[in-house]
Amino acid sequence: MSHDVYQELGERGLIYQSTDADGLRSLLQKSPQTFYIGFDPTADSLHVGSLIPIIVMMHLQKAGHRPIAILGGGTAMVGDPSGKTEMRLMLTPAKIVENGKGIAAQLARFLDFNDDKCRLINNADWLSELKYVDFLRDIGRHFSVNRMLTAESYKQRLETGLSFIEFNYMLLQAYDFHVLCKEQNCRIQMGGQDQWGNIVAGIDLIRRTQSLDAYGITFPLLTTSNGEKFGKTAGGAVWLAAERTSVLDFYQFWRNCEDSELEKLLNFFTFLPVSEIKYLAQLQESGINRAKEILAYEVTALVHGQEAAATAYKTAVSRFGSADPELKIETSSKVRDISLQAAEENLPSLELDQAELETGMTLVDLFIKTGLVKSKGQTRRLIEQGGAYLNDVRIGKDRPITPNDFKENIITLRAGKKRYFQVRLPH
RNA sequence: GGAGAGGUUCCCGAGUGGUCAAAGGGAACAGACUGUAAAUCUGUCGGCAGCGCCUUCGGAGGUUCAAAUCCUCCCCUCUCCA
Repeated sequence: MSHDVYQELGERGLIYQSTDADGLRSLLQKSPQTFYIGFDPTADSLHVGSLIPIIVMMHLQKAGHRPIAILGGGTAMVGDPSGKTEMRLMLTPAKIVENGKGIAAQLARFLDFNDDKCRLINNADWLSELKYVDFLRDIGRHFSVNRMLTAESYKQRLETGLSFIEFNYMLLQAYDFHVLCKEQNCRIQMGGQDQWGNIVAGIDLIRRTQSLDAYGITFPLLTTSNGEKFGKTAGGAVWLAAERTSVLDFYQFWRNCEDSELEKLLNFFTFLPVSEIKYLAQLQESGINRAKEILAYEVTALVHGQEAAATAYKTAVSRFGSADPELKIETSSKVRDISLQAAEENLPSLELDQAELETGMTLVDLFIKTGLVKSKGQTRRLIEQGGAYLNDVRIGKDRPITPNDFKENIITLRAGKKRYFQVRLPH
């Protein structure tokens, strides 16, 4: 294996911690390895927070390794206390299965599942059949409570309270690793920074039960510059499913990233060469905005496909202008090939039927219908504060919608500077 | 099981009979400034046909002209003891 993936992941800043770095590196160089990452089936779609694990899987799969995605169907019923200050809600088994399906479909867009090159496994397969006494005897005896209590994830929770069910989470995750090692010859586990304790516990367990060396890598935690959770915007989390977060909103999320985050985000979320990213990240003024366009295009293309990304890009450029109209900035990104000549608009939209219009719908009603705002009060506030626009004209006060408001059967609504929505009439 | 503390609007957190839709901070939203950034400043921030009504302070009852605030029961969390 010629390509040194470990090195590349490191250069991109994707490795926060790793066990036996040298050993792991040479292992990945020597032969194809099977590795796994767990995904929580807490929602039926993944959001941008899960993108890092996915991208790491992609990097490794490209390098010839075999990813296993573990759906935490069994562990989701227990609840991982890591990184949380409160006990989380438990999900019903049915809901977990349903969520798992949605996640599986999404993963298939990023990873090649053909010829067993990647697998998706639900840990409920083995966890739900565990016998308590057997488990305690075979697995539980390898864990020292004293040691567990020193784990950061538990330490925190000891302040506020930790239930026994959550306390067991570490054992279950360690057991996952143990099973995968045994049955799939999987020697490497990866996960978020907060998973370190759980991963290390698995490595220890494997050493004790199978006398094998296993390895772990954690990814850095993504936060905004003020330390908040990454991937939240006005509408809540930024999802990978287009039904939950429109492609344009998704694009805009990246386009509006903070300057200070740009280099990190390019490294994490795009496959552009590290050297190119260095160049892009040091650009100033409009250059930095071009770099953000590239970031937004690349990530959107990765998640929603090139065509949808190109459309989002064109829509954004037609609304806000291009940061580099003359294409002075060099990039290997395909965004360079997109012609802006035929810039078309493709805003999130919905169709309104004639009958509805005739019921005497007002602007406020329409804004709510688009989901741009949540309540009438909020809409009124928006209007009062001058943030509401109809066909790019600021609205002074609420009034009924008339057929004249439609231009070629289309009304363009806008909330604030950046959030657009189109309402169409059927023809 | 015993003793104590506590559960407040998205989060943290004040409020202990009317002046409470509920201080303050954070987040969020809008505006100004900018580069569709950050920082800063200003405004908003339960719902509604807008100074009036409705819903909200763990849950259910009760006292009172009036309750987040008092009483009863219940649920949950934490701390200490057993």
